[in-house]
Amino acid sequence: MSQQGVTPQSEDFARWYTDVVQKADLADYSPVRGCMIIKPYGYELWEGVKAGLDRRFKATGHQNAYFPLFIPESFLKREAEHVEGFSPELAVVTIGGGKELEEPLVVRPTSETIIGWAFQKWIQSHRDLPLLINQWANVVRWELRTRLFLRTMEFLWQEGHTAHATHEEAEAETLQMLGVYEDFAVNDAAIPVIPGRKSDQERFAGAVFSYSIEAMMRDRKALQAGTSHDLGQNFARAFDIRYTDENNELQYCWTTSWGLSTRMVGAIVMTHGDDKGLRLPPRLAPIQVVVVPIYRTAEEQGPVMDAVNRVSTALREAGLRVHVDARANLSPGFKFNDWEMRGVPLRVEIGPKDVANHTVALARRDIAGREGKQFVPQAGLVETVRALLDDIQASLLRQATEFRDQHLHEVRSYAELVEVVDDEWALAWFCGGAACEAKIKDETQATSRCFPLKQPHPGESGPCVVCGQPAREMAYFAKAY
RNA sequence: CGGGGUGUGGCGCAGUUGGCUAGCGCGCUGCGUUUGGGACGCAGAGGCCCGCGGUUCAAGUCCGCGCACCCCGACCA
Repeated sequence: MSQQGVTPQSEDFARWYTDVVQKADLADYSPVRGCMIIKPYGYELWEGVKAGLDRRFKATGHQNAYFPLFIPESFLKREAEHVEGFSPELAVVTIGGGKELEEPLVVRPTSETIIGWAFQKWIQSHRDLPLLINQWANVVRWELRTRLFLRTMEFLWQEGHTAHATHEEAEAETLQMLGVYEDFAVNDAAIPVIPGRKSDQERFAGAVFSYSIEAMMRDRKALQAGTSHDLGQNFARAFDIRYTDENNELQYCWTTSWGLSTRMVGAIVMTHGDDKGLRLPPRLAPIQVVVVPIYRTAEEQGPVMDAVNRVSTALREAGLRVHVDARANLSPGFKFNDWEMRGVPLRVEIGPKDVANHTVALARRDIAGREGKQFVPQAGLVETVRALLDDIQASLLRQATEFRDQHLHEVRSYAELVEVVDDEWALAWFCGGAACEAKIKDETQATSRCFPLKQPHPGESGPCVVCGQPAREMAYFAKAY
């Protein structure tokens, strides 16, 4: 009978994900392989992400700008490691206006080079620093295996690019923005993340140090949800970004870049979702409260709709995002399931009994079944709903944190690591060497996720879990998206 | 790029040893009855059976060649 549900997570997590993304109307496939259409409901979720980040970027002194989609091919080649990293996944325009171009144009896979070129023009003196720029844009990377939101050939993101007078300032910026991502993920998206430094193998092409926030999905795989890079002077030297210091001497700038993409939408889906579908954190949910009217007869309809309108207006005026589901041809039961699948945090039901009793029924999405349902007075509903939404936000973060902590294990031997990493995350002493990392990857498919900034045993050291050489830091290992 | 699979109304599928007007479920349209956890009746609409070429009295079905997509192994926010 019920063919409208999604494949249960326990049965097939990958299918659950594609089911829920499509059935909840977040996104659709496109006629171009590997690209996606972001539907209004999915785009509103992304707009929530944008708003939360943009506010934080402005608060830390950054300004938005826009740089071109097309980048001269030669720009990419100026930074050796950068080209090498990106050339396999570039889309290149060779014909324009029916004529072969003198120099091919690369469709940006990221904008360090073209922004570096602009920075070189804009910066002359230490008085021009720091230069703190962000852009919201689409980028293209030619991917073979794609999945909606997680990896598509074209995706939306923001990329911050900054230039500083000293390495200390650039480092501080890199870590500050990692902190901004962490704050957003934890407080707005209710996703507990681990901020850390990437190993050399996992570093961004052209960076000195890369940092990331790592999140655990419900299938226990890791997802890099945002990255921040200390670019040293690599791009400053490649693009001649120099300034005159207080002593009238020419110095190369120190630059950073940091990005977070529509992948975050996938992270939200896979962190909170359950067998019934999405569960969206109230701060980001496009619809925070859905109101479902219930009535039998035309006589009941009038009073019920009056109450529905009164309640929904009051909630809207309180600044909440409210939707009234007045679809006449569908039963309430269908609507309950439909909105649960779409992840709306709180449902208000209003029927004849509620009209008579001056109550409404409230059902919270984070607690399944009858336990999540309660009848409350219409008087003071705005406050009740506000408090509940806060509680749901906190509850989702708590559930996700508990889930993650259950599946994190500190390991002392390679054998233990191999066993843990098959299905969970391992924390181990790690020298960071390429050979050690390659061995783990070959034998387990897991990679190092990061050296957490908050080390579990600060000041101590231990033998690398692979080679046994002394290691000063521990790293997380897991299979990753 | 190597191995496996699938192409039939919007979606999911069936279609016998080739045979008559190509079916089923969901969805869609109209009307009526319904509505507190996935309602029902009646009447409708919707198909170049992936493409091309063959075999045959006859092809969704058999043969050949393409094309597309999906799943699994090397790189990536």
